[in-house]
Amino acid sequence: MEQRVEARRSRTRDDIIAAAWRLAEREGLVGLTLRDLAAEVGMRAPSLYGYFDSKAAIYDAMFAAAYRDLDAAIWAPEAWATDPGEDPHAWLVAGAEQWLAFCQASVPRYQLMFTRAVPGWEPSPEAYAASTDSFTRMREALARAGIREDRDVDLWTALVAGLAAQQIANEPGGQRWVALTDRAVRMVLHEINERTAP
Amino acid sequence: MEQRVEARRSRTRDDIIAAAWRLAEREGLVGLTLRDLAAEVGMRAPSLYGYFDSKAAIYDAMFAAAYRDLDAAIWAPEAWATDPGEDPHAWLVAGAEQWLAFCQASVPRYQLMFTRAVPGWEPSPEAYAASTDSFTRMREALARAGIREDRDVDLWTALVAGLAAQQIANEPGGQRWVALTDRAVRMVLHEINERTAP
DNA sequence: GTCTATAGGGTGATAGAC
DNA sequence: GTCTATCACCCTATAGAC
Repeated sequence: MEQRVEARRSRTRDDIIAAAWRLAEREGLVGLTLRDLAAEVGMRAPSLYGYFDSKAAIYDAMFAAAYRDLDAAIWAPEAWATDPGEDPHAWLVAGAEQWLAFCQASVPRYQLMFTRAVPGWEPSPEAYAASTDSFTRMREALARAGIREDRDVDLWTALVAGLAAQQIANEPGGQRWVALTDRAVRMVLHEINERTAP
Repeated sequence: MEQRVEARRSRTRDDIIAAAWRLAEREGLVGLTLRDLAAEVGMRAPSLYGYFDSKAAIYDAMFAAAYRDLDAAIWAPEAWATDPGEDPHAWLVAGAEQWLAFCQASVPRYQLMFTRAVPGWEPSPEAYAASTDSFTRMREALARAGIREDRDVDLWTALVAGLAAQQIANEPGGQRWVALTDRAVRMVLHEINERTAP
């Protein structure tokens, strides 16, 4: 019996987080209010406290859900038919494009995951662990493509994060910076190989 | 007589904007409130409306002041003794480091200038013009160092913006990404020259 | 579990006296 | 020009009835 209750409760929590993301898409990440959120799921604001301790806990759950979505989008099996060691360039371009598309698909989500856009909130240690896990998986994949050293990884993340930041800040929804992905990958791989080889 | 009045008014406006930046540094960019701001300059909130039409107008003035400060910091004559065409690498490294130092010196300022961190606000056309002017000056300098084509400039801005974004988001105040500047410049110049030369 | 009512704050902006 | 007083909202969170 208790399992059924817990399962139902968990489903309601998921509904609330899904509704929170719908609202954030419409009203902006910081435009999210508990009244609006409750209305979106057919409740009144105080009822949300039966599912989450605070608004910060809701942002935490949104954050964790976003990283689960990222992992699902990035590691979709059909995208990774190729072997990273065989053609690192093609493999890295595909990965970067997938990551950039994920960022562009939702600006509020990008803001919550990768910038400090919510005043007074930062992920709790538990929520932060979800992002660390995701990053670890990415590092392993980069290593298979030849990007292994800390400094090389930092250079890679700076470049891809820069493409996303410029694209979103200056031409949201466009392709001006995203279109540079192929060239950026070639550039980074050349730099890393030149430094490693001789 | 009217000139004196206007000059005094202009000085008070400058005082208010300077106070706004002090407050933003302490309370965060979106933590800025008109009550606090008025108190910081020894007024009550309604008196601010004698100098600015709205809170958005205050953000506009802060934005424009920040770009004036950027220009002053970047084009300080002592930093540009060298000729950009003679040693583009050294010249670009110096410029990027100066820009990164400016970003790191104030996170709220970085947020206002380069991200969309203030919900519901974006620079007015007049304020935006200040950023366009600054960008034009930067483009001219980049051209002298060999970065001329739109796509080359975009690649450059993405890389430097990415270093700043990663540094500020993941290790504010540190040097982990900033330390990659020299390498990043070498990498970009190689890519651009290879594409232009053969 | 969900509700109403409300505590206890906050906000930008305006009216009108001095 | 600056003030007090206030409008007209907004918010998160809790108490306690049902």
